[in-house]
Amino acid sequence: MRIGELAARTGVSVRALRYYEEQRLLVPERSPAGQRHYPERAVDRVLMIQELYAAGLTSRAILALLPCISTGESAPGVLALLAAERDRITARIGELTRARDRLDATIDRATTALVTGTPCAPA
Amino acid sequence: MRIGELAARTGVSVRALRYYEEQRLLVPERSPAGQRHYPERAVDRVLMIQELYAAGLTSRAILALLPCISTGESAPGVLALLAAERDRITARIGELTRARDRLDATIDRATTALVTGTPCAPA
DNA sequence: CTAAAAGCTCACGTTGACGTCAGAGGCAAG
DNA sequence: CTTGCCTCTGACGTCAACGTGAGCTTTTAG
Repeated sequence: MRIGELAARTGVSVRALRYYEEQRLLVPERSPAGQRHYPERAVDRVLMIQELYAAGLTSRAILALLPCISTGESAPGVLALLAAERDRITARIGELTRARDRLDATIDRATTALVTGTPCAPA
Repeated sequence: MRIGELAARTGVSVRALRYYEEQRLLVPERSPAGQRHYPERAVDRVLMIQELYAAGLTSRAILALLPCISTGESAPGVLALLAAERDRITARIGELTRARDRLDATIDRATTALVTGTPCAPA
């Protein structure tokens, strides 16, 4: 399929797909006239890339991990990379959870203040 | 205290502290010669700001939330903002958790592949 | 065959939270 | 007094993942 269809089917922009190619995350075939042609599996690959981006990985990290993820195989160094990224994500989840708990506490206090009629002077 | 000490005690850069002032997150007093002077409570405030940044909030959001958080009081609109940010964080945690689970599965498969001696051809 | 729609390649713009450098001034110690 | 560290104010640089527009070619629909 061509780039427009892939974009439509994955929900990412045409520009993003070209950017992925620039980063060598997704290198399509070319028609004689120079147009990009993607195989069906490109759809899943794009979705995977999006998920990894959403997890906060950089293009470089994704580039290192993609062959491993798509084939289920691994070079030793890549396995360590995978584990490192997973640990980073776990740590990040912890950060976010703590921040959310703090926000929750603040919301509770603020709600209580409202109910008890405590005045407020917003900045 | 002056800016250098606050930076050392909070672990953020001098540049970052000046940036916080630019964003009106932390506005210090000035000595007659123009040097910034921070009170003790600035330490906690900086740590709080860092935590909110780490949670993915923007300067604008933090600016809106800080008076509420530090005083425990709230304007009605701010309460909604707080809830919205909390929901954003919760959604983000979900994303990260899914991505991590996928990475875990990949790690398992890769480890198994290693153990069973499946060959690997990294890109 | 023609015109619209889709693709192509540069290449600069954007956003956020700072980093970094330049040049000048303040401040306690010897 | 001067040495040396800290601080000041601009103001430009950075990085990542694209957005956006120009100007041109390819493909498709009628």
